[in-house]
Amino acid sequence: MTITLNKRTFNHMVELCAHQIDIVFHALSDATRRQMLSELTLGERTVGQLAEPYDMSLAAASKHIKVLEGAGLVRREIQGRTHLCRLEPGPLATAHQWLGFYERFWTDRLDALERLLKEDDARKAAEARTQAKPASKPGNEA
Amino acid sequence: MTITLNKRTFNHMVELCAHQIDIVFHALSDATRRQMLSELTLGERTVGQLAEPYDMSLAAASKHIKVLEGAGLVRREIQGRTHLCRLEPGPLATAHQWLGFYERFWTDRLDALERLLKEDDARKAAEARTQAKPASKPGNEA
DNA sequence: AAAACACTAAACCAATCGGTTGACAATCAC
DNA sequence: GTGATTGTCAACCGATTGGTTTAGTGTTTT
Repeated sequence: MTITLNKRTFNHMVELCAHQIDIVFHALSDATRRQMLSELTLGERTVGQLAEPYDMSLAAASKHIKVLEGAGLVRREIQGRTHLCRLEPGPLATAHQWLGFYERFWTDRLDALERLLKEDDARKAAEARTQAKPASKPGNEA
Repeated sequence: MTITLNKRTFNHMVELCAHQIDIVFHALSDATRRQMLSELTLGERTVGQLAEPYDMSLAAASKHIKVLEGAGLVRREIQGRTHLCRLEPGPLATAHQWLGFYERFWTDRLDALERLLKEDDARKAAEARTQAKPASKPGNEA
């Protein structure tokens, strides 16, 4: 079961040639572009609308959009003189899956943390008990 | 219990200012570095061990590792003259969560696809039926 | 003490990145 | 047609990236 999932993820890792994952992660590594994506979450936007919030030239914003398009994260539909952009979530799903491969590591880590905290609680409780009734049950210590 | 865990992760997302997400995604945007991470999945590795598979100078690989370290994805423990590296999955969890925000978009997309396929099947089944018994139920066509 | 080892630091290089400006192309509105 | 609007393209700029090489630091081995 989990083996199948891992294989699937592994295949994704291999099949989608690494270079395209490079491109997707690189597209996501810029805050402006991530904000644009989140704006596209709310619906289609023209290039001008996407560019408007930013203190940069339209040409610069247009380049950002082209990067997103190149990563397959955005599709553009030209309507007359305006270009309508929409979110294309496929590559995001791929990246999410890629990261999902590492999920067991952080969950393991959190599990370990939880275990430590529990042990710590138990130790402190035991300490409190020995403080209250000293030398009553000298078994589990150290 | 689980609420505590989520808050912790959520704090990560908020506390980690966008610039740090920039850094994490940038670190992930290079195939060499991603391979190094996957190698660290199998256990601790020295810098030399991590560098060995690649056709580049040790100094170049060392720089890659420093990028991973800067992103918080790797922690280094200096033992004598060797540096032991281990995977630090926290930032990966953050990135995974960040992408998870967009999950509904690709699942919606897949749902829509599934619906279309189902409709298509139904249409084809109907076609087959009208082929077998022509002019039997001339209701739902076009 | 000397030599080998594991690794970083620094200087350098070509390529890319994110931004600019100015010119251009296409469309809409009058 | 004229003029505004929407957007790209091309050239340029400084900063960063990924790589190199050479030198240097500290540790282990002998």
